[in-house]
Amino acid sequence: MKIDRGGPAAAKSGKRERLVAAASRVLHEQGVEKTTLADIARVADVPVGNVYYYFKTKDQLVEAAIEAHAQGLRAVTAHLDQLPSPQERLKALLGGWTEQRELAARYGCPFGTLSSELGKRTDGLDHATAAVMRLLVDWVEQQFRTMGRDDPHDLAITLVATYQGISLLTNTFRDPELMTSQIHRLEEWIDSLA
Amino acid sequence: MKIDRGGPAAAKSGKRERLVAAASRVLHEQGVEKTTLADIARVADVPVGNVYYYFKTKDQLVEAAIEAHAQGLRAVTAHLDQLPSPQERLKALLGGWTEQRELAARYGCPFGTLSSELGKRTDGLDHATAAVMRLLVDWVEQQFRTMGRDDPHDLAITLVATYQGISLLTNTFRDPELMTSQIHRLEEWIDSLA
DNA sequence: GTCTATAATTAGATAGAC
DNA sequence: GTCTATCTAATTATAGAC
Repeated sequence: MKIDRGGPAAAKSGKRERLVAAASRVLHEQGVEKTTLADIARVADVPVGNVYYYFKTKDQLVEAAIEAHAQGLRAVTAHLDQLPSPQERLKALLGGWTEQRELAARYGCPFGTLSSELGKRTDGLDHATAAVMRLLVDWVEQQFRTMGRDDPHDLAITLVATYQGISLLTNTFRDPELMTSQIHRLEEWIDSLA
Repeated sequence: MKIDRGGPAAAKSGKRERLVAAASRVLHEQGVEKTTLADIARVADVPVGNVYYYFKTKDQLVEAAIEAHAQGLRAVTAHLDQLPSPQERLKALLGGWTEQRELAARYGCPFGTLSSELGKRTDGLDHATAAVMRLLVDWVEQQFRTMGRDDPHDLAITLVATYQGISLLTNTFRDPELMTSQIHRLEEWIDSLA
């Protein structure tokens, strides 16, 4: 059964999907405000003015990119849930972040920088990013709860905040090894909690 | 002796200073790309087109705001250096961040969000923010070195990254108490290192 | 030396052609 | 249903008035 994503007559051409994928990438590389619809349309190989056939406003395209992040996150956690122990699940999550360290060094965390920029707003997109961040924190919290900790929420905030902060410094100093060494500290911290 | 800040004939009117102060505030509240020169000029109470008398480009005004952050940071650390022990100095730094939690909840860390946005660039402003972040990391590192730790750099990165990450989550979730509770964890961590 | 009117560009958005 | 030519508004920047 085909999912209707609200776009006019969900075409087979896949242009809507290309636009969302392009938006996700370009918004990460350039930031929301710096990015123009022309930038996204070029990467998606869609005529500029044509974008408005699929999205009524630029913000709706940004919102679709945020929802794509949510979907990607759900896919990742569903995959990690196959692992036998919460410690292994958390470490696998950290391992994925370490693998992305070169991207983080160049452009920061794909979702964190988006959240940083949209966090200044009060127009709904700020809530949309918060909802995705909540997905991540809730999943991590569940792992700590399964480990028998009585302060799973605090621990989850600590883990996610640490990753976000490391991403910022890794990007600011253009040094991917900061991610490697600090994630390593997080791994040892997880072991110390077990 | 008067400091010449490079502006044309450093006027007594104080407009340049007002522009830099307004830029620092508005860039924090709105972000760099979203902010127009008109926004800054309005807050500084300076005619819009007049801005170009003091700064050749928008980027030069942003750079002046970054330098203002550097000056502010130097003033803060000089003040903290009056305290007798490195532990007290670090905790006083954390205390200052806790006091700013409402501002962080609304707009994020004044310098971190700037760094996040400029970190995507490669035009010099990215290096300017990195230099200011380096000032902070170096000062923190010196405190851990004075405490006799053999891994002062890693510890400094951990502390600054944790604060930056907490700031992001505090802003994303609009919850100042996240700052309070996580800074408390950092204080206990500092005690555990002594 | 100080400031303002205005140019040049580019953005997001739409009416309407195919 | 799909797409393009074009509009309006807003932005950075400058030429030149005071």
